[in-house]
Amino acid sequence: MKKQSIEHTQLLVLSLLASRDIYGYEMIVELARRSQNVFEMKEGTLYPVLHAMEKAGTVAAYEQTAPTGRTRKYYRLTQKGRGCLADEKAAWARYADAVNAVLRTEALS
Amino acid sequence: MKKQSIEHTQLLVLSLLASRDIYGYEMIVELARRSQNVFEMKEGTLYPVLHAMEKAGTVAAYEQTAPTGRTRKYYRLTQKGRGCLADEKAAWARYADAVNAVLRTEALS
DNA sequence: TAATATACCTAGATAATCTATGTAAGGAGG
DNA sequence: CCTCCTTACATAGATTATCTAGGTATATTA
Repeated sequence: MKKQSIEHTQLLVLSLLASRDIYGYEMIVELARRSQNVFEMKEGTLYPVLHAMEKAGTVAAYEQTAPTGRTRKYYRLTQKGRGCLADEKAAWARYADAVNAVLRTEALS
Repeated sequence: MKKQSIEHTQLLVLSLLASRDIYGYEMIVELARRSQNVFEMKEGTLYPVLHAMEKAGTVAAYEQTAPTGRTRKYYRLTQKGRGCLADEKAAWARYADAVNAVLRTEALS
């Protein structure tokens, strides 16, 4: 039973919400689509993270009834969330650059 | 007290060992240097990982006395380790591409 | 009417990393 | 000589993130 390891859940969620308001279940589908199925986020991962982010004030939730008649819980990015997204994007870039720097030097020497 | 989050410890270790045999403490110094201090791996993280990798057969250890007189435990990459490195590099590329794909679409729409 | 997809949720297990600590030897400075 | 800092190894226990595995409920399809 190997772990899937998404790791940057919050960054990904904030990034999705930068485009438009979406609901939890849709995030899972969207992440899979945009990543060509590299990300298969589990509900057990996402929902607790969303609740924590709402509590932290980076996202805000509101309910809305879909044309199908089902109720969905949409999330939108707050101002604080926008700042957080910028920070996390920078941190990701820093981290990815660092990994690549180590991988590159491997080729030499 | 925030966690530092290195996350790809094993990939980084294997990558360092692709250049030459080094010892644990040196890995920490090297990772910091090559990553410009983005990585500050803790001994409590590294040593257990090294022992697990040795047990898994991706690295092999041997002791050697340094010119200073101190004994160091060097690690070298095994054949299996080389395969593992290739796999993990591919997985990292896949993962990084997926994150970047999600971040990119954020800019549009 | 049974199965599948949608849509939310949580408790507990697992895994990765960190904190904190310990041992021990060498070098530098007072 | 004594103290402190650096080097170099190591482990136990805490913390955190993610997953597994369940649960509820409605709508659609076979």
